[in-house]
Amino acid sequence: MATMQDVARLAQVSVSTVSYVLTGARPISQGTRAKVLAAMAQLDYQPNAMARGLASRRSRILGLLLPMDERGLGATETAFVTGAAAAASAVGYHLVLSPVGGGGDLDGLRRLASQRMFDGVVLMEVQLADERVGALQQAGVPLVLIGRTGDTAGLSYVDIDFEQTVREAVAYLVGLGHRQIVYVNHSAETLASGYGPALRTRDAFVTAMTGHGLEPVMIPAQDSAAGGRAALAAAITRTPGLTAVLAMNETAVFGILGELTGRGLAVPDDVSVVSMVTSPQVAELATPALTAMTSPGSALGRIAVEALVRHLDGAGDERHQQLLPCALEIRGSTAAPRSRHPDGG
Amino acid sequence: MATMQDVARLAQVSVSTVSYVLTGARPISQGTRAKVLAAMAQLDYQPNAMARGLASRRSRILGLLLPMDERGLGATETAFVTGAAAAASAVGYHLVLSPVGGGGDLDGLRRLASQRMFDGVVLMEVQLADERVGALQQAGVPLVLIGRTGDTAGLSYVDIDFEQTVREAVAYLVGLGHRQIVYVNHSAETLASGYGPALRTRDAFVTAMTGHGLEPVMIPAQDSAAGGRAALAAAITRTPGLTAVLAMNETAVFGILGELTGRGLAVPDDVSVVSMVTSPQVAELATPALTAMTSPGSALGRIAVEALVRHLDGAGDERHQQLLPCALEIRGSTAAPRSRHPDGG
DNA sequence: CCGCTTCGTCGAACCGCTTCGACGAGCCGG
DNA sequence: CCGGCTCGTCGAAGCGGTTCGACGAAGCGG
Repeated sequence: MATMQDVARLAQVSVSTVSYVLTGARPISQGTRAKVLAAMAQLDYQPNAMARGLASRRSRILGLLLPMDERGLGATETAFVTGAAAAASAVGYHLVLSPVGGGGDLDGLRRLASQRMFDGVVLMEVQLADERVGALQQAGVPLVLIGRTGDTAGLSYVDIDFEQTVREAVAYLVGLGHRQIVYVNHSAETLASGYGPALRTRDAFVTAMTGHGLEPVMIPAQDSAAGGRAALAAAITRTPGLTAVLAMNETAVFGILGELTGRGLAVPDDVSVVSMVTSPQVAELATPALTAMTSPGSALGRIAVEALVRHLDGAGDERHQQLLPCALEIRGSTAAPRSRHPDGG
Repeated sequence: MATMQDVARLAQVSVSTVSYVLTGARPISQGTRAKVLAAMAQLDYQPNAMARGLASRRSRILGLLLPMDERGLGATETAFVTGAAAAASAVGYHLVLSPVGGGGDLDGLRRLASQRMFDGVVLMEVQLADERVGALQQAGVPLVLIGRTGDTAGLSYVDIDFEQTVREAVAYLVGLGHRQIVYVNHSAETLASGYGPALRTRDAFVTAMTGHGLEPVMIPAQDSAAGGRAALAAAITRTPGLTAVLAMNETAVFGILGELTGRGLAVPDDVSVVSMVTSPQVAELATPALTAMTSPGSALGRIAVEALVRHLDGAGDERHQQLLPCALEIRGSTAAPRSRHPDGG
């Protein structure tokens, strides 16, 4: 492991000159620069990350904080992570995957923040009221959220535009002629815990349906195929004439499809299904392939990291607040309802 | 940000004493220790990670190197990652997610290794002949593989026991009475690239089938639902009387199910399907739920990190080589073949 | 009672890099 | 021709810890 000293000695300059060649913090003449670069090449020199971090007080490490419960990450979250990692790598930063206990581990978070290992952090799975945000801000760590709290004043975040996504999905189904549309959300517990996407889409669904003069029916579902089956059963009991299901639950939607088939209801001829915030890969797994609101996926992670790095590198303290809608991708799980005219007769 | 100096001053001891209290490298008396701990608590002291890393030449950061191509991580890989992250966190290490270009980025790898940011690395998606292994070893970075190369001499690795997994899967199907079993593998390109799991399972399938006196038929498939459909079509052409499919392709298996249904073949009554190296979550998504060889998932990631940390903390240079089989979990996609007796009569 | 460990603590030398102040050398305008 | 700049470089002081050698005090066997 060659050090800067070695390079300086070989190039017959001082260490500070070598440092300036590397960082560009001060002008260096052509000739000197060439000598230094040659010496570096000859010694196969690589700057020591720790030393650089200590001296410059910039670790060039970003933290990606995500609660990791028992059942791991869904496809959507995984896309956030990979997008963030790729973006960080592209701008010369490292990305640490830091599993933080969802709940009471605030102290652990504070400790982490105080170790000054992270120049900044991306916080995932944000609740509407999330005490982690305050703790992090208080610790003085630059912060970008994927998702957002209820009050976003002074915060940087990237999130899915749930309102618009729901509006488009409902408009699409209504346009096909559907009138009895049931919304299958995450579980009641998830809703109660203040999980933003579940709550925002719930409200947006009410607004959208009411706007079309239709009755909004929402059914919660556990995040599992079995949960989807149960939810569909509940939905049919509640709304026997339903012709379309809008599902905000990547996992449950497969159970919904199964239960539909099991009851002799054809998709899409008897019942149409639209899956919200879903990746193409997952949508293609279903039979028929799911018409879905395609999640921005890795783009969210990428944008979050880019915003964070811009904040760190630039002196700016401007906030980055951005919402990305999901794009409607029509596949085989939707059609006009069988028993009505498309215009709703 | 309080420093060690501040703590030492408040506790009226020297910095080295504070350091010894923290690291336990030398004995400290009860009284002194108490004074120091009190001072730390009062100042809310947290050691600076960079400084500690520089002085001790141990960053307490592990790298998780994985090629990240366009389509992101599958459920199995995601489980590795989360398992590794949780394990690292549990033993006081950080885990950096480092996307390394699959192919020619060896120089980038070497550079990364020379920066001394990682105390050790876990390498994922290992090929049978993987030049990254040599590069890393040469750079002197402690290394554990998830997966393994062809020659594992002197290497530490954790991998799935593909041979046993295939043997069990085949034995199970044969036991049910199946005789015409087709193996759907990853794509031909993947096989050609030397991807270990694809090659090992291929060979194991041949061995297992031959051992039962049956003809081994393998069909490659793209990693997509469409690839699965195409593969099933090819399989039926090749083996019109097939009664069971063994699939080593989490994504394609959904296409296989779809195509089967599309052709009026019932699962499991007409054709049984077993999915290899599959997580319960994914298996439950299918209709019917997939009988699967359940992948060890996060356990692999955890074991890899634990082995690596043991190697780093202990002085030992013993190798850790471990194979974990997938466990057969019977769900709804398998049954005895319709047209024959269970004993194959 | 003496010399020798062992225990607990201190001071100082790093670890490898960044950054600040200083300074000689050219260059400019007046 | 001179004062004052800017340019390019150097030396040294950190950054915040770890670790080694030293050293006084206490404990011990002979």
